[in-house]
This record gives sequence, C-alpha cells and structure tokens, in this order.
Amino acid sequence: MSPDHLSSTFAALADPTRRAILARLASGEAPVTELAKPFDMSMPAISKHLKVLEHAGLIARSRDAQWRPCRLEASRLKEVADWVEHYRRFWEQSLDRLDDYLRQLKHQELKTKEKKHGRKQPKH
Amino acid sequence: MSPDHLSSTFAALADPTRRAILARLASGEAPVTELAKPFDMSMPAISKHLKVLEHAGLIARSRDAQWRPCRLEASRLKEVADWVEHYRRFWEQSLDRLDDYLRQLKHQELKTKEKKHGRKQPKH
DNA sequence: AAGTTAAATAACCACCGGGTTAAATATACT
DNA sequence: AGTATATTTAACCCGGTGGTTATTTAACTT
Repeated sequence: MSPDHLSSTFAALADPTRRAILARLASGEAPVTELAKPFDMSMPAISKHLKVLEHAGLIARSRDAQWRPCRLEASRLKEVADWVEHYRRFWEQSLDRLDDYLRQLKHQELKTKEKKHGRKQPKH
Repeated sequence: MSPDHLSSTFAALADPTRRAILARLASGEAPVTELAKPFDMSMPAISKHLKVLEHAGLIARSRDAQWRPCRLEASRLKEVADWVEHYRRFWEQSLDRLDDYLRQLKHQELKTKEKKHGRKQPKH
C-alpha cells in the first residue's frame, strides 16, 4: 500500500544536474531541449536524467506534437520533507547548543569589559 | 565557502540500510556491532555503510577502547530540509487542488441527490 | 605473552550510473 | 514523399557501489 519510494527519490536527487532540472521546472513546464540548454551535455544524457526523475516520480511528462513537456510532481518531495522532519529536533538541539555557547561567549566578554572598566584608566 | 554537500548527502540517504542506521542513531549513540545487529549482512558491509555516512557528514565517530561509537550529526539533514522546503508550495498547491476536487465531487453529489429527490420515487 | 573482542582493510565480483556517439523514432512542414 | 526538428534508444566505456571472504589492526583480558 505504501511502497518505499525514498530510496529511488534520494538516488534521483543525488545529482546536481537533476536538482537543477527540478529547480528549472519549479518555474513552469518545459520541453526537453529547453531543460538541456544550461548544461554542457549531450541530449541523450539529459534524456537519461529525465528518465531517472520520471521513474522516481519527481516529474511527469506529456506530449505536445514532437515535444515532451515535463512538469514537477511534488508528492515525492513531500515524502522527503516528511522523512527529514523526523530529525528536526536534532538540528534544532544543535542550534540551541550553539546559541548557548554564543550566549556564554557574550557573557564572558561582558565580564571582561567590566574588569577593564574597573581598571586604572588607559592613557588615551 | 559553501561546498555542495547535497549530492553526497542524498547519495548516502538513498540506501535503506543507511537510513535504518540513522533511525537507530536517533535514539542515541551506538557502537558498530550494535548497529549491525538488525541486518543480515557482514560487518565489512556495515563498516562501508558507516564510512559512506561519515563521509557525507551524517554521522561522527569517536573512540572508546576498542569500540567506535557513532552518533548522528544533524547539520546535513538540516541542509536537506532547507533544500526541500523550497518546493513546499508545490505539494501544498497539489493538496489544495485535491481538496478543491473533493469539494467539487461533494457538490455534484449533493446536486445528484437533489435531482433524485425531485424525481419519481424509486422502487425500494 | 597469548587469547578475545571490535572494527577496519584488502582483494575480489557483479552490477549500476553517468557520460559518450550513432542510429532510430515521432511529429510537423512543404 | 521528403525533409527538418525533437526526443529516445542502442551500444559502449569507465568508475563507483554494495556485497562477499580472508586478513589485519587495535584494545582489553587473563
């Protein structure tokens, strides 16, 4: 009922070309040649990337004459978001600790200033 | 200054064994043998998976006598969350459209009922 | 010093992923 | 029918990945 899409999704996302294609598709449908333009890469290479994205369910393709426009398909991205969300507490915890650390630094700095202030006045 | 970690992170996450290891580490540090227990897999295989996770910056390892406890390292997961967040509007939009669709179905259903009600009474 | 446990490394194998070039297919245009 | 454009498929290369078994290293134990 709920097959594990995560492996193929992550595998598809593990390539900068494919992530760039997704980013492009975020601003609307596009045919293959247009998707290929930014890349110094042959058409078959792009075609393969698109197949990977399609099999992962990250894009869907239609037909318009000889063009095959691609569009973003968001559900698998939501699955990624849901998955990573389970770990949120870990990075927020880390940020908290960083925050504590910075506060502590600030505190020490203030104490240093107080000391300085208490000292004999510097020359200038 | 900000190297692209996403590719190695996604690649590391594209394996169910490695995701299971991360899930285990979410409940605390563990040495290699304990991480290996749930899997029907040789120790070197686990060792390789851990190396992949470590190189991706998803875990960190320390030393305690002959044990090498692993702990979750959250920053790369945060990068994943931040990345996928850019696409949030797409799945929320899709859900909205689904919602619209369901509302419309409901509406038609109501209209059908009204028609039925207006018609000659059915047999039973 | 010898033995035990934890873990990593070496060497190997099969397969897959990302790229190429060349050829095939699909659709539109004239 | 013939040509042009868009895209895919085929065949190939190479390096990386995921697994194995056998060996080695590291640290503790007796």
